Amino acid sequence: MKNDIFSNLNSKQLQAVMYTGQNVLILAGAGSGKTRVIVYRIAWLLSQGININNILAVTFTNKAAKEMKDRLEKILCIPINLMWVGTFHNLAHKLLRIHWKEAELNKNFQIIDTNDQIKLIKSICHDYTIDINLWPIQQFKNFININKSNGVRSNEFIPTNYNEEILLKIYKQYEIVCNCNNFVDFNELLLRICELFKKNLNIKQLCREKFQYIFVDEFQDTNKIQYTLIKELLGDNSNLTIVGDDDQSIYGWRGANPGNMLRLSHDYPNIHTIRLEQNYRSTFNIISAANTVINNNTTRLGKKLWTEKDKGELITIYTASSELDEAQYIIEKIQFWIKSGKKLKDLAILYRSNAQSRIIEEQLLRSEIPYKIYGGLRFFERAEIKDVLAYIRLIANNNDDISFERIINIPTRGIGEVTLKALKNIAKQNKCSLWQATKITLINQELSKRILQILQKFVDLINECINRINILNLSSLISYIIDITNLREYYTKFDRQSRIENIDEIIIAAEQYSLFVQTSNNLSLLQEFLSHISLESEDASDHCNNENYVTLMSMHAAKGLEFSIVFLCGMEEGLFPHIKSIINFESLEEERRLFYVGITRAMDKLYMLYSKKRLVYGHKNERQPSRFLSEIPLNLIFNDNKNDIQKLDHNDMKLCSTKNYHFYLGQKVVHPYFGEGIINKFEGEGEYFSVTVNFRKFGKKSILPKYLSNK
DNA sequence: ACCTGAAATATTTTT
DNA sequence: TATTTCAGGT
Repeated sequence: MKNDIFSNLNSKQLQAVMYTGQNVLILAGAGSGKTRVIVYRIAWLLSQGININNILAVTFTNKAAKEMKDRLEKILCIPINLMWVGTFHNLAHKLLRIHWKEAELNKNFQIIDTNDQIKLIKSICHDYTIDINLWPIQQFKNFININKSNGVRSNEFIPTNYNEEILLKIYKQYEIVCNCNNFVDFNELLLRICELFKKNLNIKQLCREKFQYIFVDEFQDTNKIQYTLIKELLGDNSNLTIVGDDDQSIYGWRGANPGNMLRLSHDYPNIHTIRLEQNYRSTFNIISAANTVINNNTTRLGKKLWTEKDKGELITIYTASSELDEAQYIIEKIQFWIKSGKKLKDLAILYRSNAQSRIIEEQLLRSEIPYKIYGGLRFFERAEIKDVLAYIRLIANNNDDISFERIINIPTRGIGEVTLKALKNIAKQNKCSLWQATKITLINQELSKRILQILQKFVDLINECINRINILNLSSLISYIIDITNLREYYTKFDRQSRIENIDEIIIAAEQYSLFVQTSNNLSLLQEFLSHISLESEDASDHCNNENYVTLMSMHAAKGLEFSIVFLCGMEEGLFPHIKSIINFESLEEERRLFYVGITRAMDKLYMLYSKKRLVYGHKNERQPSRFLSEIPLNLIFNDNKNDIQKLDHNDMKLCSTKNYHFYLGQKVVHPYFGEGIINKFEGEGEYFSVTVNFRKFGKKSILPKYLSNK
């Protein structure tokens, strides 16, 4: 570490970095060097002789954690993989893996994701004959999650009406089922560890001694249980550094409470507050827009960004005629900026909801602009991936009923509803898992010969896999499972090539994972791999082998990042602010904060787009511009109307028809082997006629039209 | 038990 | 529109 690394900090930042008191709260506006302060403060502590093992840094997203690690590594020039940097869930998980016994968990507990959770609740509702039409599953899920994130167990909740009685009944049963099956959901990770700290003072003391210096980034996003967790970790001699920005609190819907920042000053009166208000990221115009907009919120701690930068460009607002026009305008501008010397990496396209990415993606593909989409349909949430994982989970933990149910008939082996019901009954009678129920059935010979044979084969298959856990390495084991189960053939039936590719990607993911992680034995590696997948759903759908690409992501996902040029699209009433957030004032203010986050991602140039018409559930809708747009002062805006009138859908799409085929440029087509793609070019004539297609997974290929079908 | 096509349904953000 | 569930036929 160089001695002069601190010389490029401003006085406020320096104050925060070198603060010597016990606790410090850094109120840091967007672009004021938040992460930078954390990273430098850690570096400074190390330079003061603090041991790296005594530092804990908590973030909210995996991306933020990775970013912090990278930056630390860069300025410290030492490997920091031993340091505790990670998300809250990550921290809780690591601790629970160490102290599983004391936390009253089974050694190989499984983390379940939201989809599993919903499935579980669904099956419980089914058992209690609850009418799903009257009681949407979502309601139960929210009830359970909100309570857990408030630290409230089912036996602590006191219902005040019939509605709550029903909700509670399911919550209670959900807890029982999770315990029986060895399941731990996301909130459970945090709740468990808090409870562990409360009842086991030894472990708490151990952790307090280890984590003497605690950093929490994005503190405005903490919920009650996370707040409690931090509080539990703080001993008399602990040092706490909190960084946050109440104006960027955008996770209220999952229980985040920006009030925690105020509460902190109340709970720790000696905490010193430092405000970072100088923005280094954006031009004056962008900062002005952001300040004016956020000023319309009533609940704020109060903070005003300023910058020394020039006015810069005006904010361009473009009124599109359709979502296609919107996408094409973006393409046009991207091409313009590339010609003017910008890199694709300087550009980001941000939206309110992930569904908006589809049409933009198609146009990017068509224009051969490399891009990377973050979020959305996560790799490990895809059905075929979950099928494979279910096999792995069942092998690691025979009593995993969710996985059992998922794959007992995948590939179809003749086990239907009736047999499954019979197995469930036996499991109920014997208070055991479906796997054990199957074995009991086989001993008692209770079902028809044919079914028994199928079940025997299934049990043998799983046992074969179990036997190989210690013989094969992780990726070979997974590959073995895929082979022995015939999953590849099964998915071929759905003529979706992408599914098979995805399956093969798990093998690669496992291979890479085992390179990085060392464990005592194969089973624990397997379990760690499964946990890793649940907690860090990295996007493997990387359509781009290029280092340089345009970034597409939701505004939520973009928090903490910055780009030279930013496109905010779909700035329409109902979409942003989202229709579900308009109803009440708190959620509307949260939408405005999200809008503020979106604006402040841009360093140099900001585009905002909305469309006068948009396809909503298959119907063309007239749209109104977002109310937030009108909150931006007019003198900061340039209205780009040049294409407004003459531009029509498909305006520049050349058609190409022969007597057998009918294609247009930009058309979405499917190839039996290469999967989905976009028509890029036509070549030749008559029998030599061919079509160049840019495939999502395989890039550009020249294809005979007879192999292409419409999506 | 499985397949098929029709009908219903749901559309936010993430660990 | 895209996905999931449902009902009825094989």
